[in-house]
Amino acid sequence: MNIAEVARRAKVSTATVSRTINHSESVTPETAEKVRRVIRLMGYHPNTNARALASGKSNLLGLIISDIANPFFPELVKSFEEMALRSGLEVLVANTSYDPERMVHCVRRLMERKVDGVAVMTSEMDKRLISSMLRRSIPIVFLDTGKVRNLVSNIKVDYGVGIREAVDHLYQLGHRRIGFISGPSSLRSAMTRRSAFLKWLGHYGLLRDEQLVESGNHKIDGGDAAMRRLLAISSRPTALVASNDLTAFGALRAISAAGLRVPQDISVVGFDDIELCQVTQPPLTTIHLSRRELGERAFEALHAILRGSSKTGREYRINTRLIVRNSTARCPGT
Amino acid sequence: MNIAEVARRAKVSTATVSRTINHSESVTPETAEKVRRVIRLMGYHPNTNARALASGKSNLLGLIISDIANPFFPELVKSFEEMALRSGLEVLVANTSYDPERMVHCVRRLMERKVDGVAVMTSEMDKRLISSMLRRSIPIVFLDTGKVRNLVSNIKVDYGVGIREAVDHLYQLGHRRIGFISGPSSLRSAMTRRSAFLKWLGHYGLLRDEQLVESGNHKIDGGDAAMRRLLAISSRPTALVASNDLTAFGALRAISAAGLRVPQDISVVGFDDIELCQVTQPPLTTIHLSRRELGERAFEALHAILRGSSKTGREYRINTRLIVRNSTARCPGT
DNA sequence: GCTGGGAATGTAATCGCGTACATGGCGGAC
DNA sequence: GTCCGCCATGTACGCGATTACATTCCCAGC
Repeated sequence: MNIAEVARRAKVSTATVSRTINHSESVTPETAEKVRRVIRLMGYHPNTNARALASGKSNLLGLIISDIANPFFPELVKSFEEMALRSGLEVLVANTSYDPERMVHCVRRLMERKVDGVAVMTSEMDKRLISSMLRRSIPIVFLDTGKVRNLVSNIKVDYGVGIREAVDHLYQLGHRRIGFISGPSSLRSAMTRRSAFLKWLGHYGLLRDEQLVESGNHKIDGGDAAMRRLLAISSRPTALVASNDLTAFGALRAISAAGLRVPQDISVVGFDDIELCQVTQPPLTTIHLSRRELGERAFEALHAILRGSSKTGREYRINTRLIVRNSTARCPGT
Repeated sequence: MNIAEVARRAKVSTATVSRTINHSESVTPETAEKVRRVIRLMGYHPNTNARALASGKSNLLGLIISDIANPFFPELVKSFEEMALRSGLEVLVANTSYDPERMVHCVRRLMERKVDGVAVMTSEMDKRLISSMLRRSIPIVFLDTGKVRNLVSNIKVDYGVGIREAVDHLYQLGHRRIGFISGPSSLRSAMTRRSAFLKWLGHYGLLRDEQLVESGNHKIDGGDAAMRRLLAISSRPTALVASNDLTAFGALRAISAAGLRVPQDISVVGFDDIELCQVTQPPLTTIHLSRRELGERAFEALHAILRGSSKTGREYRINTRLIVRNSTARCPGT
């Protein structure tokens, strides 16, 4: 069941069928209708591989993420896919598992499938990989790690705003010893969050000699372990900002295990605002970063280059903001 | 950069190149090595679309799920992909968003891409869709909703065991009024859980006239709302089993909002054992259903039909079991 | 030395589509 | 009436691989 059979049954040429399918060039409304009727009748569907081969366009977008099991990503994937679907494009999701070697594999697979564009929602990517994609004129959008240029857009997340709001919020509540649990130092975005935190801490004159900064791994266990270390300090922090929500969840667990209560004894602020922040006991005050918006912008960025007139990328901005729930309260003893 | 150029540079025919790439038929070790050297040198990668077109096999598997943002799925997707990757296959994930119409679209897209097999990890699927896939000899594996036959395997989850353990556990703790919040009635698996629950309740002689069964939507808000309804009953349940963990999370929130404590006032048991069960306060006692195992079995099932000798499907079984954490305790007043 | 046969390799058809170019038909301008 | 030109449609090639079939080569067996 191929285009030739449709053509035969509709008594037209394959070219006409192809043209009515792709709404390209001019086909008389009557013949178009005739062809469409036959197509419906036969239940015909064009072979995607043949189309891709002949046209060089696959109608596929690549979406590279670190790990679908990390709750940060599913919603991003979902909104990206939703947008793509609406434009008749499909999405191939590739997990790197935080492994640069697998990233190479992912990119290779995507290129072999002739994707029309790639969204790289992980941390940095090898320069050679990037240029090998650009050589094939594949547009790319990065998350916070790309320089805008031809075919390359970048989404810049303004971590500063949210973190400033968080520090400010804690300061207003009387907290002066504010700890931080960062993500893995290999993650550029984690380091950005960390330095934004330190910057605003300095701005409020709260930088101290003692080390109230520990590092986790952006997972629950890492947050738990880091929090235990912070609790062991003689003058332990009265408030904590975590580099992501999972880390904060781990911290909550460690605090509870130490027999302390949130927020009466320690205030905790997370980062990302994944859905489960609303369910923890207490619900987590956190810095909201919209994954839906991220997915939408990422798609928009690619779509603009693919369908738009200009092949030059641009910079997109996404804000963060503090969402106050119940894991923060006045500093005890103030 | 195509196979012809490789052939030219290696001074062999395209057929030989293709054969060494696919390890098919006989190629002298020396020529194979020669070809491989040229391929490496050129950085050549075969065009997947052309391969799929020529061979009719795409090396793609379809994975149909309801909603990637539902925490039940990411881990399933991940393990399925991991297995596929190990066998050199790729995965196209399709979200139905619980919408039968979108399911039709998903299947159509997968068929257009000429997937080699499909795992349907959602609830029921239209019979016509199934047969249209089978007509194209696409093997399918279902989750709990398929009849084993030619090209069709099924994964049967034994909900009963886990639910029996849960009811037993609560019974031993002295609970006699045990409530249940079910999933949407449109979900076959939700109904299976519900009837398994009622069965074992009957077995322990705990079925009563009053209605202690409410229905949620397998999301947090539904669990919350359903729990509020249960709490409004004059002789409210002293323990609750929820149809999935998100529902249980919602219930936890409702209970806490009502000024009651878990597990002192009410015991709660979830279902699925998603990672965040370990983080809630208190950590949730739940019935474990391994998503990793689910993903692995689903892949195995397809792989067996694709690579195996027999095209006949078989039934795979997956067990559930109770994981006791801290959300269950002795019934108050016993 | 000739031949038959099997293994290695080559040739060319094929997969299903898109599309450049060819063709045909019709209407308007002269 | 003729011619030009445009629009709808058709013809045929190419995309980059797989693979059936053809060919070559070498060696064993007679």
